Amino acid sequence: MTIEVLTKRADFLLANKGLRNARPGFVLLTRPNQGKGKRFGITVTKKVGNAVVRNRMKRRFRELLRDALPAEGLADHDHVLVGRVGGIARDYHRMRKELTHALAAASEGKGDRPRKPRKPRK
RNA sequence: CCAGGGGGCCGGGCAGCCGCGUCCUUCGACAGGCUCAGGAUGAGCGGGUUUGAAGGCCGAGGAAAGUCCGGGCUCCACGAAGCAAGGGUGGCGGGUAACGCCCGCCGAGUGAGGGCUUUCGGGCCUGAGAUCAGGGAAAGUGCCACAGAGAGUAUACCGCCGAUGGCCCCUAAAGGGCACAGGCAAGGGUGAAAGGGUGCGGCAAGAGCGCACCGGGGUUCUGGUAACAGCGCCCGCAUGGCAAACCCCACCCGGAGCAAGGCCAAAUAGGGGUCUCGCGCCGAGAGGCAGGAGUGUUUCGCUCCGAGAGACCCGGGUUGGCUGCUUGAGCUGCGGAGCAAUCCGUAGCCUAGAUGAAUGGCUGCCCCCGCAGCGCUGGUCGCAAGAUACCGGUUGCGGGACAGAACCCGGCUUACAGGUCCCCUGGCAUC
RNA sequence: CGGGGAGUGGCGCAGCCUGGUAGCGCAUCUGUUUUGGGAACAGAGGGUCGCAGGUUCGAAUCCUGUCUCCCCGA
Repeated sequence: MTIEVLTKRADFLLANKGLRNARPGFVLLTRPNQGKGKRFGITVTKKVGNAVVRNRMKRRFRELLRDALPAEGLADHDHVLVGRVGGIARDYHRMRKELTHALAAASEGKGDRPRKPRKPRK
């Protein structure tokens, strides 16, 4: 079974309305997607660092998801990892365990307080 | 060997497990297509925005960065040249596809260091290197605040003089005084800058007024492709600074950018407008007539057809794919020309093409650096306890920069741990 | 890829084109007034002009490089 990659901006915006599980290195967003299979996406903003730092973080996240999703991922859900500054130098194996716990929490329906929709500033 | 300065090159290596991307090979699956045969359907050809497996090759940088210049390439516009506007560049020569880049030379100020001298404040000479937006200021316009008498047609506040003329004193004459006329620009003072500098002469006092040297301007000749340099001669020489103020001179520049541009698929309207060309006949056109087809109640009537194509614009739809896309002012070696930048010849090589964007994740060993009441140990020092600036081994922990191709090149600029090589100047030691 | 704009006291802005004195409003502090506060009035303090070079006698201003932020077009 193949795992698809999210490419549309709209998918990311929808995932933002799902469950949030924050860890020191990342934020995991999960949301059911009406039977489209396991999908994942990665968001690393410019605030995290320059291009080298951002690319390296995305590669490490891909490696994490490649290892974790087949066994621990939620079926028919979109998974989005959002990079945080703490994830730059964090140990890989430690983040791997944190991802396991975050996925377990998400499968039980637990999550952090959902973020308020951002108001358009005048 | 050390110190200072300048420049070039490299910018971690090896291995294991798991993984990513392009391309190639092999074996498969599958949609649509064509041909043949045909009852369902089958066989063959050929093939891909589909897809699986195995194997193989290759896979970020010196700045890939900033996007500051110059090109290639593509489309658009346009007779050429020139002019105008706007922008850019600016010593000379060379290199280059081109440049605001590079090399060499010239000039300017600067100047590590060295030598000589000294009244120890300094003075003189030499001078590697780096730096320079380095055309024009007697083409013109403008500006130079404050201070100052005067700031660009120079000026006269303090000051100096007052020879000559004037007035006064004393007079035989000589002389003395005043600072009125007038002369001067040396000194003081202001300033960033005061209309060449130093010295001697000269003078009433002064002044390029005269002379010597330095500086400056002009010019003959010589050397050099040239910028320019040198020698001689002439001019006593008012004619600052700013052009990164306007400007003048010389030279250069059409515009947009790979989301350029081309092709395919899908999708909606089977849209509207303008213009051009065309149409069997008429008409600017709408349309009418001829003609054709169908039909019926058949000398006639009804319906339909009876010319479209191209360009641009508006509206609507699409946010998919292929191509451009990596062989190029290419890289490496050798030989040659040149002081050099660079060029020429020759042999070999093919060396990233992603697109929510590949080139990674984890680990071990080696290398370099730092830290460990000297951690342990051998030197070293100390009688010893011990000490540890220095040298060697070893253990543990930590660290190894700046930074990610996006059409492609040539530069510039900026960031950068560490390593390595070369050149220049000087010092010390040895031969 | 292309284009435009901004950076000046704590905050919001002038000054820049045409170079010599950095100014305005709000805020802060002090005083007067008031029983006290507010308001009003009078006065005071506070600025590396984003950073680094250069041109100039002199730079917030001119030139070059650089950093950060914002906006627009394809």
